[in-house]
Amino acid sequence: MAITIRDVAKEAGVSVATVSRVINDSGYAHEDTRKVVLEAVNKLNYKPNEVARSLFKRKSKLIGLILPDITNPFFPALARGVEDYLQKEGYRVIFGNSDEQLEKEMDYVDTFKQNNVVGIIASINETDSEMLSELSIPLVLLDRTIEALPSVYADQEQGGRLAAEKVLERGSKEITIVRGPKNVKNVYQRFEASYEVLKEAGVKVNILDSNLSFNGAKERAIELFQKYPQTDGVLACNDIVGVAILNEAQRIGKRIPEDVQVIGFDDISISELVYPGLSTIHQPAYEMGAKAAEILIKKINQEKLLNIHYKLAVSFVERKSTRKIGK
Amino acid sequence: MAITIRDVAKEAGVSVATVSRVINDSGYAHEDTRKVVLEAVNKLNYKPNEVARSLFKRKSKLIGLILPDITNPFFPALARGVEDYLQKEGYRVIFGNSDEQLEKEMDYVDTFKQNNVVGIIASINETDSEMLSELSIPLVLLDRTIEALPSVYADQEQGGRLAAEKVLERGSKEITIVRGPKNVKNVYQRFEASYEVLKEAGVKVNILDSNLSFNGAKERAIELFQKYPQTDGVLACNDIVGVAILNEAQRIGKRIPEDVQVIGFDDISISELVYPGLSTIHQPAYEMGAKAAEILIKKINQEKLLNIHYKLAVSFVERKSTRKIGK
DNA sequence: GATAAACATGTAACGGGTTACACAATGTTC
DNA sequence: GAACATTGTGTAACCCGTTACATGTTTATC
Repeated sequence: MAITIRDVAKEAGVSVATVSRVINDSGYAHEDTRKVVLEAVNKLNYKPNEVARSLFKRKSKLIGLILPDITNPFFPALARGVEDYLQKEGYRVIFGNSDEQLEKEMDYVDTFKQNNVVGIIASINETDSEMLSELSIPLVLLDRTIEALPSVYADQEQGGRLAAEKVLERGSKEITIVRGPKNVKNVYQRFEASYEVLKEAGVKVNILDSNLSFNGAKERAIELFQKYPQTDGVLACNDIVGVAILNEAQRIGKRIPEDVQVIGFDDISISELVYPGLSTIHQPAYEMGAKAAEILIKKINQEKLLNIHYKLAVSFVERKSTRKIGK
Repeated sequence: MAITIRDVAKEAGVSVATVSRVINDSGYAHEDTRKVVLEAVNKLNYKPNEVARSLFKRKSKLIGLILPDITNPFFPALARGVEDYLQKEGYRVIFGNSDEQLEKEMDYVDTFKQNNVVGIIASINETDSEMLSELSIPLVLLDRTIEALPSVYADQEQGGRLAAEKVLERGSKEITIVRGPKNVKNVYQRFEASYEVLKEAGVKVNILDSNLSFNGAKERAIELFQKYPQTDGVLACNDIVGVAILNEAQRIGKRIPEDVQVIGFDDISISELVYPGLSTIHQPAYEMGAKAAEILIKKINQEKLLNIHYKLAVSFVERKSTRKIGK
């Protein structure tokens, strides 16, 4: 059916070995022969079967990517960073959503391996990582980190601290932290860092638990102002719940930022567009994805890495949900 | 390195053919033999090499997915719908962003084929589809449609009409339509349908061009109210620009929905959470993705399809950016 | 108990590339 | 021009499954 290397060989009047050498630029090939072969390749529009290649070489041009949930706006940016970089390098990505579930993660890893992927990029939790440490193929952690594996992530502590410092500086006196799930370690770190700074400042702080998705964000926001009506500053575990809080606060007649300031986390694209613009902690998601892809490729190519862990800086993005400083 | 079928055969004391028959449940195998083989499989934790399978059978368990830009919040929902369905069916997805560029689309299609994918799901434009019609593997169009190929999409005309009717019903007199790029046909259809309804109603209508991404949405929103300050109703090409308009309107002191009503398109998750809640045309994105996956699998399994084209209904989601009817 | 049908299992070819190795032709060196 | 290195090309084995086919063993049938 499809054109094979044998068809090309016949067309060019040479052996398959010669064709292979020409298209891979390996070994010797006479200039004239090369030309004839290339012509045959073009004429037949020959594209080598990657599966056959992969079988023999025991490595493909495929890379596995596991993210918790592509539907959560933070992850597409990561994914795009990964994909753009890999695409440029000639790799393709097999993608799976894990919902933070160990079982799904492992299932993907298994099938990735069965498909001869040469590397894996994954956002998985610390507790789930044991079986991965002894994986036979390179893996880099994205948006998460553990000692044993290379990783690319953003500085959660700095982010948590930054958020706390900024509300404080801008005069909030009773601050509610909306804390993400404990099993998502990086999110929990944000909380801890914020909490510490706030406690140290001696300000009143409330804690509310929430998850990270759209689901239930609205309810959490409602609960927040019912439970802690005196709240004049909110540190949200991510921008989704930040936006939900912005909404609820305005709905019940609170002025933003005069009555209550809100700081999100992530800096997803929409945060700039909502009203009022959501001040937030920027995580360089696209760059993180691209960086993870870059170091994965380096590992695949056996290049020595200076660092195993890449902790990228976060920054405070000041928009309209926080007061101007000094006011 | 990895365990092969030969290792299992040796461990079980049978031939590779027998092992293959057992694990694939094809042909005969004695109950006792079956048990011994299965034990060996478990003991060695054998996972068949999908690449070798794929090479021989000329079909893999891989499916290609091409979307314009995963970073645009409408697409992750589609992707998730696709992925969830395929994952359940034992398929994995190779994913690529095309940015609506024919060249990238074709490049992905080529490499997908090189990897023996058994089917492709793609959001590609009409003009780009010619070479796809004569593809040797099943392809289903998602969020787009052309006569020649199976497709799953939402009723754009209905959506466009609905949006127009709803602003009209709610009393807007000068309506600005923010129109998406002409080359994205479905988005253009929304515009046309809205435009027709509005014209027929004899209301004043302005047209503003925009793209569909976060990029420049803010600037378009500013431009809108500068160019057409009398606007008291906006039909946005999607929710992103809808949200941007909400923001700008409030920023310059217009009341929503009293002074200006805004209707988006897509119903991305965040639209429920912004303030005020964005009224919009709901596209069943997740279901579209899942449906596309479903019919692709049917085509792969050579099942007869009753329909080639699946046009899913859209609906108006009333939130806070439009007036209560009768007011 | 002979004969056919059903069952059980192994051998080897195959899919489409890559590459070790053998062999031939050419080029280089003294 | 002999000896050796370099270049050019083909043959066949290999990657790891699947399956056609051959062969042998049971079971069923009359």
